[in-house]
Amino acid sequence: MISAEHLLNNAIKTALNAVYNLQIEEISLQKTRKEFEGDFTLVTFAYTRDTRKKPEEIGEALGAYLLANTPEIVKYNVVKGFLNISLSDAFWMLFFNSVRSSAQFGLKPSDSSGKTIMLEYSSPNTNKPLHLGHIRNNLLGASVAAILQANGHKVIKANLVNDRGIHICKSMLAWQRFGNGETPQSSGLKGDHLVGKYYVAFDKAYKEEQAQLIASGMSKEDAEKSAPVMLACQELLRQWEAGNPEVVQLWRTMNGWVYDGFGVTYKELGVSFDKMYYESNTYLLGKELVQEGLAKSVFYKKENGSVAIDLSAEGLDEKIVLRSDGTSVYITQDLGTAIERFKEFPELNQLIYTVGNEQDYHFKVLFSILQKLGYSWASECYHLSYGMVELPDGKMKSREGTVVDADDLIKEMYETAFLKCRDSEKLKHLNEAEIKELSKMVGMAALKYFILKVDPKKKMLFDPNESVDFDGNTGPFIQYSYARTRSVLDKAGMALDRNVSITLHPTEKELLTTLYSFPSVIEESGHLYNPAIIANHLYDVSKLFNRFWHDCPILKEENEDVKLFRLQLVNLCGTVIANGMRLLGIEVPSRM
RNA sequence: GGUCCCAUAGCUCAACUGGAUAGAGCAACGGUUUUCUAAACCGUAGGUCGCAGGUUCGAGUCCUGCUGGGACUACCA
Repeated sequence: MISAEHLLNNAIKTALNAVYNLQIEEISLQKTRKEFEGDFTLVTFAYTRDTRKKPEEIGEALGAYLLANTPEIVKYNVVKGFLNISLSDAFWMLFFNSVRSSAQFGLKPSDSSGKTIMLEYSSPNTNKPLHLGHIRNNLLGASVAAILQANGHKVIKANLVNDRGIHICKSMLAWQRFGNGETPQSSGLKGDHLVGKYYVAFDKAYKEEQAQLIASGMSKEDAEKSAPVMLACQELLRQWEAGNPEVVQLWRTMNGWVYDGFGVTYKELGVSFDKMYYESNTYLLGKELVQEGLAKSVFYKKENGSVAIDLSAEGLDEKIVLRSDGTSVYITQDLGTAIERFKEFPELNQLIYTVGNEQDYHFKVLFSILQKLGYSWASECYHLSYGMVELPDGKMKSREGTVVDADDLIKEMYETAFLKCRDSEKLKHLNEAEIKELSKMVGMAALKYFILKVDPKKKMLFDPNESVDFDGNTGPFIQYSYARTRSVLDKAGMALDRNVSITLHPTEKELLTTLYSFPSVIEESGHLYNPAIIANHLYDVSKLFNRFWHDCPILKEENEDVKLFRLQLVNLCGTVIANGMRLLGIEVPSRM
């Protein structure tokens, strides 16, 4: 069937032509605000210049023409420069009947018209456990991947693990010195937490040595450079790079602990990856590229032998891409891995990096260099930049211990949800295992929705002293709405596959028109890489559904057609909520 | 010093990308259950959209300046 927007677009174009002899390409329509009567609104201010008429006059003239010539339009009203147009219930019923039994409503199957997109997210360091900032990264990446798939694209979810470097050696060194052979098994600690403990231990020892050196008259800078543990740590990194078997073995063992730990957290968060990359394999990439760049005169050699690029024309600075000793810097390997990925997947159309906005500058530089090197796909690289999660007293800092640990937070969410489920009268008939399963679903929904409902670009605040809500604009509220849909449909126990056409109650109409826009909401959220748009829409749907529940009796309704329609409407609400929540990575329960 | 981001109700967030009287939730106060799930619904109260200009039919949204906060600006990763 033809969409409402398309129908109105054509009708309004024709009307403008007929009444004012105007040819307009783009008509901008918006949903009518709920204080006014109507479904869609045309802003007529835009045409005052061309027609030399007053906005009210244009509204009246267009409205009258549309009413006379478009059967689907049954009413209009003009308020100042706004022409509010109402479509017939018959039109809405036609739309409703065309989608009401589609379980895939709003989701596009992946087909040849879709792109192939690699989306990188998570990308943890293997020296400490995950915290709330990583949770935002993981939830955002997983959700955007699902949303892009729902828009018909093929998505390769990639995780580039930062598994080598000086920071990893810090944990290793501290474990060698203070560990006494401690393992996850012997300590009962989750692997990533055990390794994190030694990362902190290193920092403590390092700080103590610095303090001693400063006390003996050394400058702060020199103390940082010459503290024995730091020197030992750098030696450990050299040994690793030289392939010293003992060091490599320790590195393997400790990273293994961390992967086991991360695996547990990833599972709780419900995130997964199609492709794992490890920096230990990729950190040397990009060196040949430097030669290529020199040959193309994109890079230049400085007097001291280092290689750089001048980006001052783009408002960026000079950037070193190779040190004077011939070793690469971080951006060198980023350049290398990007190129490697397009080689590995020739069908790749787009490469998305889910990384915090503190690296905005880095990605500007990276993409700019790729562009200058002449890679045509450089313009298809995108930095999915998100804001930091802040605590009431500022940013989280691992070293200062001001972090909200991911595992602790998840556990806390489960516990809060468990108490709520256990105390609920409605859930008395469930056994312990069922309550636990439901608590996990609800607790995780509260956490995920809390994170994803905020525009990714914006920084967000988390107060550890205030628990995440379960009432109001929350994940559990939307889950509850879904459980209500299941409950009434189960009780009704009747077949829904008959088309009816009824006169709509205002609440039914509002709910129906909101459900109508679900597919375009998914498109928009995909276009903007923004799950919050879906989250907010699901909240609107749920809120309206609950008002409908209150205003419109379903099983008690005596008119069979109306009753059937209401059940079908409930069913479509359930579909929209379930499909939308899946895109946020949130499961929906059939009872709660 | 330079570049970029942010500032909306007591708190956490919206505002369909320039449209109508800036909306929700939490917290506060009041009401709704012999009727499909009260994790719900309805109501009251709460605003100089950081400040000052500008652009135009129209600005929370765009441009300039200012104030306040943050990030980045390594031959670190």
